[in-house]
Amino acid sequence: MSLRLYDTRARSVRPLALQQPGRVGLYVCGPTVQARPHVGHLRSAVALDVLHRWLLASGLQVVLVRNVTDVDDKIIHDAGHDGEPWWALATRMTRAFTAAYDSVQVLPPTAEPRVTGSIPSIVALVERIVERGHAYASGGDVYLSVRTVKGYGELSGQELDALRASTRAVAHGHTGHKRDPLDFALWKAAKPGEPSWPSPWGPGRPGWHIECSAMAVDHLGESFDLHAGGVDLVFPHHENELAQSRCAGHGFAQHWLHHGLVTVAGGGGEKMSKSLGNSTLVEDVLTTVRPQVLRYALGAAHYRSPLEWSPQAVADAEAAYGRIETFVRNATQATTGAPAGESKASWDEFAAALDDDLGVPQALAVVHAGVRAGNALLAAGELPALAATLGQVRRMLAVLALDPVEQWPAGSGGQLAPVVDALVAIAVEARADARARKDWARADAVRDRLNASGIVLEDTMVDGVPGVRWRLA
RNA sequence: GGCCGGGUGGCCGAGUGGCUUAGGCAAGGGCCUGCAAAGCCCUGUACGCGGGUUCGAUUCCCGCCCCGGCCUCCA
Repeated sequence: MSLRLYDTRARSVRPLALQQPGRVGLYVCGPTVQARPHVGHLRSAVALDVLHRWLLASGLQVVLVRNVTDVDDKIIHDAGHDGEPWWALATRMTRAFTAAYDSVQVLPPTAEPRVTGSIPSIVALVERIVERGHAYASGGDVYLSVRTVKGYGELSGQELDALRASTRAVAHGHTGHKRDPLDFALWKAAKPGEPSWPSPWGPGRPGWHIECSAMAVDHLGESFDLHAGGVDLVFPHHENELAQSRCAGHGFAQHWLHHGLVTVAGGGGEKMSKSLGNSTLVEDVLTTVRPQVLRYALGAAHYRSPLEWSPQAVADAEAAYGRIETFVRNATQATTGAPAGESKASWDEFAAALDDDLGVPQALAVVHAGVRAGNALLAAGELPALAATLGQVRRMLAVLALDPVEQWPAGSGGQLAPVVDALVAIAVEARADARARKDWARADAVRDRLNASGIVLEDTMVDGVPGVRWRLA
């Protein structure tokens, strides 16, 4: 295991240590299914999908758990407007998230537990924390006693007394009484009309953080390798998850990874967020942007960097990815049946870049270097070397889920391709005759007519031998 | 106010105590082409400001300015 990742708790890049050799347990904080996914949610999924795929490519067995928070204050609040029950809203939005993930080739998790399906585990975990003296019941609520937790704040670098000084740290809206304003709810008593489950403290539902502590341990064990999510979750969510899990006697996550957020161009760089009213929905983007280009746009930056979303960012991605697609298309056509020689693209450099805290930008630089070298080989007619280079470039692209051949095959019409090929060949012959007579007007007319039909002709010169290839515009 | 993270060439975006100082886009020049398309080559010498350490700092340290995240729901 040569992968090194930034660990939020250590505040440095350190090797990802595995509890069981060859197997990695990874927990990802999934969405609260309250509204349809926006670009920021998808950036999260894409960044972590690259991690997932790189772990797989490294030969590991990956157990990826990504939860769905399908009951919480906002879902309850937002549902009911059109008579839609909260659980119907949650189900509808869960499907919207799944569709968004699928649209950009995010691999599914190994398990996708829902809060509503994990209530017994959650209740048992809260009981355990109470028994161990770190939580107390009050008015049907159960609160974690933060002052009893050794090392509280070490994940996010917070100091208890500094938090206490903040006037905004005092939560509200609870029915019970907190002994300390910093204490947070593990279990919330149901108010009239709210969904609830029976518990030793009366009917209620889980507090915000407890579900992840329960579901992670359910699937990955009391101590597991890696926990990931957005930087906006570091405090209080992950800090509290860690605190309550320790109170239960669990080792919990050994490594914490947080990715940057999507910011909005023109918004002063502020993050994209539903509550800020500046979000761009995935489904809207996909009406004008190809999904593979969206994937490139969201995945090309380093995962810890903020990512500015703008029309320019999409255009940049289209240009950069288009260059890759052009190479793969041209090289694939040219090397059909060619023996493989020596690659000019370096898998080792690519792997080293990803091993170093998922250095996708450097890895893409290696891909682009391979594309440039490949294009030169294509022009020189060095087909064996080109075939090998193409193979390596595609192997790299596959890790990023950007291989134009396997992962993003050209849409419909696949069966028609040979037919079109034959028809275009007739036109190409006619144009070749005209060119032989130096009848440029006639030759250009043929090309223009094909162009009008959406077919672009490109003359080639491979090692002194002229040829013609075509593609759809 | 506190805690994190960041300010790199026209734009996006890596990285580094000095070495041939990523990559993409855009720009200029050249090559190839009847023209075009695609492609190849070359060019641009950047690291917020002020100190300090050092033979040498964009890279380390200190201060300052600016931006973002978190401290309230959030990927």
